[in-house]
Amino acid sequence: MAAAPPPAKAYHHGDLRHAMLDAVAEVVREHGIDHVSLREVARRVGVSHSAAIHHFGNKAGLLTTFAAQGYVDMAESVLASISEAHPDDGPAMLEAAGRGYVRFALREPERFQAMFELHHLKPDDPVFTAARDTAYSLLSRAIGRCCDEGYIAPADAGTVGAAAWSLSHGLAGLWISGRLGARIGRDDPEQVAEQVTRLFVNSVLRRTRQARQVYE
Amino acid sequence: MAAAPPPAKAYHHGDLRHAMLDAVAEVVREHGIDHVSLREVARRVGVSHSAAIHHFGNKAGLLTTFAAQGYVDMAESVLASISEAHPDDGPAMLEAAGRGYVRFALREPERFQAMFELHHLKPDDPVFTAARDTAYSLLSRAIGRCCDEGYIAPADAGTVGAAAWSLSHGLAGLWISGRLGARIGRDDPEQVAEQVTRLFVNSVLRRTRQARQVYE
DNA sequence: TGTACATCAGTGAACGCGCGTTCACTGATGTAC
DNA sequence: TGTACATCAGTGAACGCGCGTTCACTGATGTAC
Repeated sequence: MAAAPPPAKAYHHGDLRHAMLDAVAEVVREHGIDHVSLREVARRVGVSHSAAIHHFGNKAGLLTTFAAQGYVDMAESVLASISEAHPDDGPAMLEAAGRGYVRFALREPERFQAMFELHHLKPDDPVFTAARDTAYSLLSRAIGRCCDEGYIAPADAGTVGAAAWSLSHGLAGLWISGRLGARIGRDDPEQVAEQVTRLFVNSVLRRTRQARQVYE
Repeated sequence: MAAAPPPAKAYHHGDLRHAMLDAVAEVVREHGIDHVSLREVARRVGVSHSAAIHHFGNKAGLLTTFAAQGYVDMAESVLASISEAHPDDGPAMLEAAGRGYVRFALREPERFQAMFELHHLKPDDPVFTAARDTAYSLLSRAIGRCCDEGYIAPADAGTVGAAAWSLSHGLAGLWISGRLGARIGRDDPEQVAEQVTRLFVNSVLRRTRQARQVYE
């Protein structure tokens, strides 16, 4: 049942659904989301375009499924990054989450962008929203732990969370669009991400802790 | 010569170029950049689509001009924001720049996104790159001043600059995509931007200054 | 003041293209008896 | 072990659409003399 090539020229492909999603990723990687079409995807898999409609209903269905898969993968990347770090330290978790987020975005830049372009998606698709929620919950958990450990005053949790997410999201987006690397003369995005993330976590969390100690 | 409606049904429009760029903005605002077409733009201005080609060469020319104008407007917004704040204080400049950046993005969200989608642009168009450079120079100047005033150790300038830009860019992008507001239960993006920006500037700059004082 | 001419602004028909969706269909598979 | 039948997977032709680009064109404007 793996996404292996089909057994010769069987009428039934075996796992056309997965094969098509892989083809979407391929098109997106090569030419951007705008060039994804039911016909192009079917062509790559070697199947009639009606087959794509049979599996996904219509184009929006195909893209929504693709985006949902992206969130699952993103959550995986973030989780892996957190696991590698010390998992019992709030700030370390937050830092690791940021690294995992950016790492995912850099690994599959076009997919990352596609996930945030709602034009062509069905935004209420339950699989899609569930995948999104899972990814977000990881950030929440890290922020929550920082609060528990006294690094963030509860009143600041929203602001810090928004800032942390924005920082990683913006870094990823800018790097992908080619803007940032050229400007700052760097070509090692992972390390830039690490430096930026550490700067943020060290500065913001430490300071907030000081503030909290002062106020209590 | 203003972008006013043409004098009745004259054969010569008067300022077709500007009228078309306005129409692009309109389409982008209503339906996203993907729906911009030479024909749709011409239709809105009430002119044949060949006229658009006459003025911009081809579709990429039209979109590139549109994006360049976006950078000019963005620089204006950032500059205005800086002027309102105390212009002689590095951290205040940086904070104001962030606010201006986000404010522009929120005022014209679709245009903002279009500016960072290179698919359909001519990336080496001189007007385009010049407009981009101007916008970027404002961030550089703010960072430079912070260095001069001792808020940022020169070695950290790159990291802090990348972080500041990422923060504003990410906040804008997330808010536009509708992700952030719903998550943190806010609907006042300007104030969120202000809080996030202030948190960043206060935390990062103050801390770096301390570090610098320790090391010197 | 008039005339000739170059230049600029905009027209409209034609082209070929790839697209999403629909529809009636056929081939393969599994299950009930 | 065989047969009937429902269901699932995929086909292929047809549709109407909007698109970007090309081309030869006409109408308006300005400038030189």
